[in-house]
Amino acid sequence: MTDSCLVQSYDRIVSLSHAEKAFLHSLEEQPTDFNAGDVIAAQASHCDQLFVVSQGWCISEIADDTGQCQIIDVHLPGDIIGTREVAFARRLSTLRAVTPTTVCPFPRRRLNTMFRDAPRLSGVFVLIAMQREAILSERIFDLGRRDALARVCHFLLEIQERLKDSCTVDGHEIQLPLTQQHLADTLGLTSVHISRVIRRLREMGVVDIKRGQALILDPKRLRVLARKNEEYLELDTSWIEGTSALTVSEAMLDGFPDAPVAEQPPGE
Amino acid sequence: MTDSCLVQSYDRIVSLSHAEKAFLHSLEEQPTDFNAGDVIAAQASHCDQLFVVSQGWCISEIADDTGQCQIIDVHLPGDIIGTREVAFARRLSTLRAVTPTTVCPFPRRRLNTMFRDAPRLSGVFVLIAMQREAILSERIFDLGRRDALARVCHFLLEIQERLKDSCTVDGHEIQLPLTQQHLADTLGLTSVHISRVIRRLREMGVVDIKRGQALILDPKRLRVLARKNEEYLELDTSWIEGTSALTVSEAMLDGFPDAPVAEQPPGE
DNA sequence: CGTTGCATTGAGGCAGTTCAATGGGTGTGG
DNA sequence: CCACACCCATTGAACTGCCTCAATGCAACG
Repeated sequence: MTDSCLVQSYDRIVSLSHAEKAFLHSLEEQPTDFNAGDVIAAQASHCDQLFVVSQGWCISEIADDTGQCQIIDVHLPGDIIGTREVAFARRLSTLRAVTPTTVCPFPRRRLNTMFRDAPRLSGVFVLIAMQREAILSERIFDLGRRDALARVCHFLLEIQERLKDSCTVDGHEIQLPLTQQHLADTLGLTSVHISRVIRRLREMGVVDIKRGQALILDPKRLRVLARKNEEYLELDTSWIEGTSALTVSEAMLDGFPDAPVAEQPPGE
Repeated sequence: MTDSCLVQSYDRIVSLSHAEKAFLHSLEEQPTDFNAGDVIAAQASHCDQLFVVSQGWCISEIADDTGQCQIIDVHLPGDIIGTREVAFARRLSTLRAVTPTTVCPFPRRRLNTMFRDAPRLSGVFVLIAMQREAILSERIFDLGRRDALARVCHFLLEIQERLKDSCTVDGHEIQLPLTQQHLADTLGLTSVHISRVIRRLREMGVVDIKRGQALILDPKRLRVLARKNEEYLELDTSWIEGTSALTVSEAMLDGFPDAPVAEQPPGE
């Protein structure tokens, strides 16, 4: 069995033991497919589940009664989503597929297993959550203090960075299956204005943004326009420690007797 | 010893054992005082510490090279701050005291102790982190899709809610030690415009916002103006489980031999 | 009693919105 | 294979919410 995006992204942070991989794999046992545009989980609905994104792009969006829509977060393969909701009884946001998507739901109670038996995974889970919090913080800076041009540029760089973490990314080409409306709803603008900004960026010879992909023509200029001020954001995982000699207990895989333990190669 | 804000806020979520309280107390052993306006930890500086706020208000702000400033988060007593930074080598934001403040720094390595020995606290830690993520998400909706009037109203309601969790709050009076510049930097506006909005709210008889406190005159109207769409956000802590019969081990209090274990009353 | 920091108010400007029309690509059914 | 529908992107014109700049007020404090 090849490792999933989820396992890969955790493994990149701390080298995972056999048992830890088995636990993560056990979260991806219920793959479910959705079409582009489908609602995976609706705002205000009862939430007891988290999801692992196996394939495709999803978004979390918040809408109010006037129909105003704001995209809070874009989710790529390997992300665990719905974490924002674990604290609450009902969903704060709608989870929606942007492309054809495969997600794997799992009940939030399973996190207890992780907290109890896999302290190192708890650490990585928190670390990734905090990385996401940092991204949200940058988005807040964006919305509060950057103009439209900088927001678009900055968003492209963010996506490029994140794609590097989750999949392959060709140097100057960024896959971008979002419509201009999606971009507008993410960046707090209107699609009309997004269109004008994109035109300007094309005329300036900085990036060529099309539906489906963005072509970076002048990376250096793009960074300047984005007013990116967090170059120093290298991940620091050095402080995470814990027993890596975790054994696979029954308890750890409770409710998932078919967890792919047996299919794992013996060594690491 | 009376319980600190931190212990109280955790204890409200799950009823804490003796040992769990001892661990939380051990995070508050190095109280340090700051004056209003002091930088507690500077953006881009090396970060290996988290802080518990014991008294006073602090903010996290991000600035860029042009001097633009955006406040990401307001921190009240009982909050653990700096969590956003645990994933990184350098700080994303500046931590600054708004009022005279007492904070207690502790090294992030101590979190490993929690992950290893206190799974239930790990759960609550994550739960509180996700609650904070929900607040950031609401702020993103604010900045992206609400006008200045709604932002101010919404912010007041958020603070009122959070003060209820951390301290006492008189029904129609909210303590608010922020300047109009702080409000502007939080809500992505200018202080000039904040001043106009506040005047309008006063003339409308909705709230009277002064330096130091806000007086809510018409709570119902305030909610309408805030376009608050998350009434359903009750906390749900039911899924958190774990061994509450945790014992106090040496390891758990490592480096803090004087943890107030002995001072705790025996029973719960 | 001047200084300092914050709040208030006015006048003018602009980034981004709203409304509305047009174009272009893609899939579908006749 | 064409015709139609649909969705998305593009463009223009007029408008507006908020900003910028700048002056004034006002309270606290040494």
